[in-house]
Amino acid sequence: MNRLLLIDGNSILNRAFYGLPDLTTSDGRHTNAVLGFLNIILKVIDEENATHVCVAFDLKEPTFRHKMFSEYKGTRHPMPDELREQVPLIKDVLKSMHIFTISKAGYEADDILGTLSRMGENNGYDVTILSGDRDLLQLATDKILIKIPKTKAGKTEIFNYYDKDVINEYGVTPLIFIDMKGLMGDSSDNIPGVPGVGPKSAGKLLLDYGSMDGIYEHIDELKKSKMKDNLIEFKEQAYMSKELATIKLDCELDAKLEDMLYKDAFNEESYKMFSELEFKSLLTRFDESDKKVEAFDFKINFVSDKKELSKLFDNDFDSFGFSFIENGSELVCASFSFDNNNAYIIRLNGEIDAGLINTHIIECLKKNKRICSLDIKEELRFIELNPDYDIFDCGIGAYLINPLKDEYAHDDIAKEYLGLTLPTKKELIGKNEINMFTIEDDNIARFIAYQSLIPFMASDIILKKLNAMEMYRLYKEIELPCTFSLFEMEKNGIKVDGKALNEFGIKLKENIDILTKEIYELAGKEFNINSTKQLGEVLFEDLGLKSGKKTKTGYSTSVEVLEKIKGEHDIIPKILDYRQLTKLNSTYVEGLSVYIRPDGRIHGKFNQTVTATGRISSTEPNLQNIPTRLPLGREIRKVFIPEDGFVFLDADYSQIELRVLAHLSNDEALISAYKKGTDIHTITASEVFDVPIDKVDSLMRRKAKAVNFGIVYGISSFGLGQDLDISRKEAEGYINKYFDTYKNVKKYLDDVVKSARDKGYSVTMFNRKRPIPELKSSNFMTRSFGERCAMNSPIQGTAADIIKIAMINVDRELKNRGLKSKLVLQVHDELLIETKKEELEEVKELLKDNMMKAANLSVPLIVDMHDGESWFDAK
DNA sequence: CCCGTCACG
DNA sequence: ACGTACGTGACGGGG
Repeated sequence: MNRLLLIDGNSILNRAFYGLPDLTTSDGRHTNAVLGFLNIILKVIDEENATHVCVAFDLKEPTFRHKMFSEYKGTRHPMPDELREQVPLIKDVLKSMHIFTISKAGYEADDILGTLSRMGENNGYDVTILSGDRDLLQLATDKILIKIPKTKAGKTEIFNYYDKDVINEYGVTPLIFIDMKGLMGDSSDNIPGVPGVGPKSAGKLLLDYGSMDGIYEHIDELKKSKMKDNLIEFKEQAYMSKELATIKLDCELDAKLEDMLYKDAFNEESYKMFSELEFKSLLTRFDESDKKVEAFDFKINFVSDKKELSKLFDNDFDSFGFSFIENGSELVCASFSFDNNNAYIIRLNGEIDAGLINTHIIECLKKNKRICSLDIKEELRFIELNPDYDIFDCGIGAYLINPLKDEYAHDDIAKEYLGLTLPTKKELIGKNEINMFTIEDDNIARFIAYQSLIPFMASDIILKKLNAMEMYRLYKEIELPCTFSLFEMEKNGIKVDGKALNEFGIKLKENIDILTKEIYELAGKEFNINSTKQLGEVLFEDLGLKSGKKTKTGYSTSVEVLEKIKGEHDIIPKILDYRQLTKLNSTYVEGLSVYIRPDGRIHGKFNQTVTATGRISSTEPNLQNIPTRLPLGREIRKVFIPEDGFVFLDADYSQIELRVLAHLSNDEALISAYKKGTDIHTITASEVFDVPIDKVDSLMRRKAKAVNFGIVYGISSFGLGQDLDISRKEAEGYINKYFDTYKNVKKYLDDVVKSARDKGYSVTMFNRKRPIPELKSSNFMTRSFGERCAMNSPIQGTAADIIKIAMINVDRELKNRGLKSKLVLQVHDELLIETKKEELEEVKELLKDNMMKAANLSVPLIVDMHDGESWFDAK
């Protein structure tokens, strides 16, 4: 059975473009519409099990409709450049997939589809038409299926229409659609209708008289009205519009259905295409045989005795690739590469252990050879190194060059810096296990080999680029030592009082139970309070409360919305309490307890290659978002405790970002404000509201504080207005007053945006860069986002650089002095040290000192410091 | 797997 | 008209 799928190319491409967020290849080509297009059509091809596929495109040339009616538009809104450049691209992609495409001068894609649909039907094919345009519904019959994708809340759902479905939804047959459009017109195509006839009256007329012809046959029966007069006066126009709206079924096409055979879409050519466009998700659809692109040859050598191992290091080399391979936390083998043609997999057995491997490595490093790894922090678990050796971490190097990537695994690095498309870890390993017995399996051995071969091959290229971008110093002096400090914190972990955590959980659960019952009582029924959908229905339908308009998939039930109707119903404050308690219980009690290891400590991960700005991120669990703002949540910090004989010492920077701004902008007013040491928000309030310092009240200060935050975020009057719940106009007034006071801040922000636009990236004080492709977007929203990034990134990024420096120096100092105190946490502007009681005074001094002089700014860097018997007490 | 919500700086 | 503050991560719900 032949099943023909006809696709409205331009309309699907449009849908995909507007439905998906911006996406670019590393070299800046926009690809979101193409990827979205492919995802939609592949889904439908699978769904329909299509045997034949054809994509029709419009041409720029005028069509018969333009000849009929000179003002006919037919094309949608002017195409943004980001979309325009994707039109030829999708055609190339489809060609590589051997998918038939067609255009015909004088006709629109619709007409081609209409004609082909009849051709298919006449030849006994099942026909399906895929389009984003509802005008196509007129083609639906009991045999011809129209599929319309709808992107709702970022997800694409596809709706199916046979003629009966059209009737179900619209109450009229597909053909009447055309009459409808004739009567109503269509502003997007510039098709004129009958004045005064909208969807309501058109629907009614057609219901009464069946068709446009029917209406005019019975035109005399209509009650005298302006509409009747218009119908008569614009009769000719109505018929013309109907004709314009009618999709042709008889275009002269020389296409043959056989040419549309869907076959071999996933081939070597399309594999190459998808690789170049970085469509990773699609690459999984290919067979191994298609992937022979740019394969590079190398030999995998297994080493299992000491002599052989030793011999590897006899050769002459400057650098080597290396990786330990583990399973869980168990070491399985090691991978070495010394040239592009060989990888060595070292078995760990009675003869060779980690110690022996480490001896060889250290010996190399002492001879000034460079070790290249994809992720040095992982290697540190099995070998003790220090940042003075020549260590190159390709992941971090690639992150510094472009911090916006999701991953820096072997395949990502190979693609970006070696132009090689390699199978991913998932593709090679899948659900298999790496152990002593499987390391010789083809794919597993390949994976292991890549872990040293790729860093070996890529490190020179990455280093060269790092140097060209003037970031080697940043790498060597900040990032590399930072890795060691992060590793330290991961290894140290933080002690947690599991019993106290559990008891806190029990207390929470008791209160949650009480609240649950009270909420059910007030709602008059039981429902899942955690479900925003159900909660929305209860609040805004059952109880008839005023819904805050914010929605995408339903009613918003966020704090903002609930706070506004707090007084309207007793259930609201209970829900707010319930939310607070369940959050604490699920994320912080249940969530944290599973991470407590047998040593009584939580060893979270600190990630160095995640954020766009240079900050560290924390996962498994996230130890950087432990509650502090609300008193109840803050209680959680009581379970984070130091080891016996130790205390916690916590230090955080006071307003580091605003101080960085003062320095970077060199604004005299802001600098002198900080030099005077008076409260910055009060000073700002005094200036913005034109009152003496001692007349600033708490509301003014709160507003000024919000303005200061806003400046750091890349101010917008909308955002500030939102935050303070004031009008945009009023917010704008504050901003203007702010810039009046701090003139150089204004100039600085303008300058960084301009510079980022010229260079394509923003820069921190220590030369960390962040690409901002959004600045070139033609979309207002996207571009504005880029501008805010350009303002915020240097500030947030410089602050991140500074605390990294502080952390490195503190860590180094603790070690140099042989102290027992150790770093346990970094929370963006805060360091937490588990301090040996006898060392407290000494550590206090070195901590504060190193934090204050981490950077030499034109304003002082103030550090607040506390010690205590728990994290709660040390804040 | 995505969304809404909410925790942090 | 558009419809947002910057940077993160984890959880529960729901398709």
